[in-house]
Amino acid sequence: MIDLIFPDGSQRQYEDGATGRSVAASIAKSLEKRAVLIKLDGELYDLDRALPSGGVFEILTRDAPEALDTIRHDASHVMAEAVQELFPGTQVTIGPAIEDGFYYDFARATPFSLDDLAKIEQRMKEIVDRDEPITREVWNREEAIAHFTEIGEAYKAEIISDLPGTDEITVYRQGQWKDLCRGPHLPSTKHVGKAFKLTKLAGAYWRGDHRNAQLQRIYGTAWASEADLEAYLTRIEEAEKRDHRKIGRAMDLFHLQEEAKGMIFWHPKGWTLFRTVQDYIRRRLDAGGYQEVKTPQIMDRGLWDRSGHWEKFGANMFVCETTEGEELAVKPMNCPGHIQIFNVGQKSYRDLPLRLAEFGACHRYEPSGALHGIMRLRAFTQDDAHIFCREDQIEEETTRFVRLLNSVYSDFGVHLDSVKLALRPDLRAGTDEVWDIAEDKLERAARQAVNIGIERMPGEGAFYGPKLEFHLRDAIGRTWQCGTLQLDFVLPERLDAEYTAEDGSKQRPVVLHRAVFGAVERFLGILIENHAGAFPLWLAPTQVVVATITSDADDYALAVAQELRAAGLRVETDLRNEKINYKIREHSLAKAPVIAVVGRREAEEGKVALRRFGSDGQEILSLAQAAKTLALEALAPDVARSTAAASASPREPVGAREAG
RNA sequence: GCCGGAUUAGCUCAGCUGGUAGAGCAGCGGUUUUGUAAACCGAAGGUCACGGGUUCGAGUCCUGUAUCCGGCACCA
Repeated sequence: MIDLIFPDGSQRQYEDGATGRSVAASIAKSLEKRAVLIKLDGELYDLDRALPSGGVFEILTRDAPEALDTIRHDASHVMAEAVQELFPGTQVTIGPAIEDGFYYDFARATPFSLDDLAKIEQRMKEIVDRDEPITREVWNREEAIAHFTEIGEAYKAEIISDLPGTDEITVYRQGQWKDLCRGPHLPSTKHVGKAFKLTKLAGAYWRGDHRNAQLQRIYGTAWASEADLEAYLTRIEEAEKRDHRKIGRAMDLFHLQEEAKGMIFWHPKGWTLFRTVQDYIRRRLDAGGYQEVKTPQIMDRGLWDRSGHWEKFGANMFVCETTEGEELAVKPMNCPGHIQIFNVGQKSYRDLPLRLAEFGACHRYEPSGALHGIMRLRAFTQDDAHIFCREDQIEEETTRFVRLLNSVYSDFGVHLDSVKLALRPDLRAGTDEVWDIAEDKLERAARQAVNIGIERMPGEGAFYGPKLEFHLRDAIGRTWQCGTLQLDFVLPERLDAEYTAEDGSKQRPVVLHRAVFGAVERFLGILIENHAGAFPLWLAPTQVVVATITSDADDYALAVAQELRAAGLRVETDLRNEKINYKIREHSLAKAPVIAVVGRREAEEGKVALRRFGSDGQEILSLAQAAKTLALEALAPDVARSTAAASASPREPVGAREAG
């Protein structure tokens, strides 16, 4: 007998061999009809599978949130069945549920075309209508390998061979079709429903390795209801309007062109935004004990040889030869330059931690397919810094950095999507012993400072050390690594950095490579998408537009603009011979934070009528009052904090909270 | 780099099965002096990404190249 505890707390006993279906039937016939899965002690099981034990038990219907992943997983199987019916000879490989949908990777000599998707979708709907029962079978390993090999499913046979010997080999039958799969699945294909849509085609390498065969991946989205599907499609459509490439053009921030692939032409407004962000982080670094430096853009190959970059990274570097036969490389990163500065003169343990910062213009020859708007470029600016410290300072420096990063992100109104810890890669410098220490220190420090879970990523680290990655999300949900902190025991060794310890001995410092934005450009891309171009006042390239109602007010408008500029605001005037409605509409669409309307009345009374973005009211203020109010509102958050702290209680030290 | 798609006016897009290009907005010229999300009129604007081919004839079909977009790989 097994004991089941139901969601209402009640408990009942069932015979051994009871299934989710039989339990559901014992409660109500209608429940049995609607049941698609069961949850036992947090695990999902097929409805018709004998319950392995008692426990906390729940019957799931199709609309249960937990069922959604299974609907998506089943949709991928239905798609695979449809593909194999329509395109005989196509091999199946894997097809999981993913965020918002699913995919399946197929092996096939000729790639699919977009036209095929409609046919496949049609056939999927027929398979749903056929209501094919989905049943689970446990197979013998050797027989399974032999079977899949015989029917020409080499990939499936390979997957089975690689499964740990302790794993059961389960095959799910779906009508005439079958697939090796761990499950669980819905009882039959009708439960998948028709709220799905095939969305895109892509090549994908078998097991994610570019040395392997390229498979044909078909992506789809699937939902519990038609309404959810519609909502999703609308959401995506809306998100695409926030694309930084669209907004960048519409707001005249920047452009890219063929002659400089992966490099940005910043227009005046975009560059203003860039500078505002740069000025902000510069203040934070100054306050945080960093010293800014500037190192050469192009350096001799010899240095890159010694640093190891020529060997490990050479293929991605822009190089040039001089007429005198020197071989030079444009810097892909700033670290070797900073170590040169560290190496000049003698350093003492008293100098540590030494934090050298640089807005480093880096160039990397990225593969053409990797370029993406201003998120992935060949020329970009890192808000880079290298912290030279002792091993026993690593944890504190890491904690300080993460606090700074959290504070900066919150000032910009962006939210961390995830924090990852990239661990030792196969190709690496340094002994295992050194890596053990490095990984351990980083993880411990990060755990202290980060309030979300840290994802461990084996094999993803840099060749010289483990790496903490701070990821942010763009408009359509892709995540981008922005902030990073990387431990490096290797480069100081290779470039011979040392300091004199207390006992007079020469010691190697540890280097922490760190960046809050990662690349300023990428961070701006995220910022544009997160705000949909409607920047807060302190960031907006144009903060105030002074718009006239009639030409009578032109002179006054110019005076207003001048006064606001004198108060430190970025101001434009609109004296065009257009109706005020037209001007309001245009500047609202351009997301100007403040429109200052002036007509004859304002000119006579020395006032301005302020209209804020997102509101249709107006606020009539004297010009002096408006300048004062807006200037105060336009302060960067860090400046606003120190201003407030200075004028508040003297007991609270200035900037104490954000000094980290 | 790999797979799939796209590329037509400054921008957003139309152009059916081949018959030498069309709209809206913007820009320009004029009229209008306007009170909080689009005043009116007019003229202009294109080597249909680029190169080759098929055809009497190519924006449309074939082919090569480039860039961009969606993925994959890469991101030290």
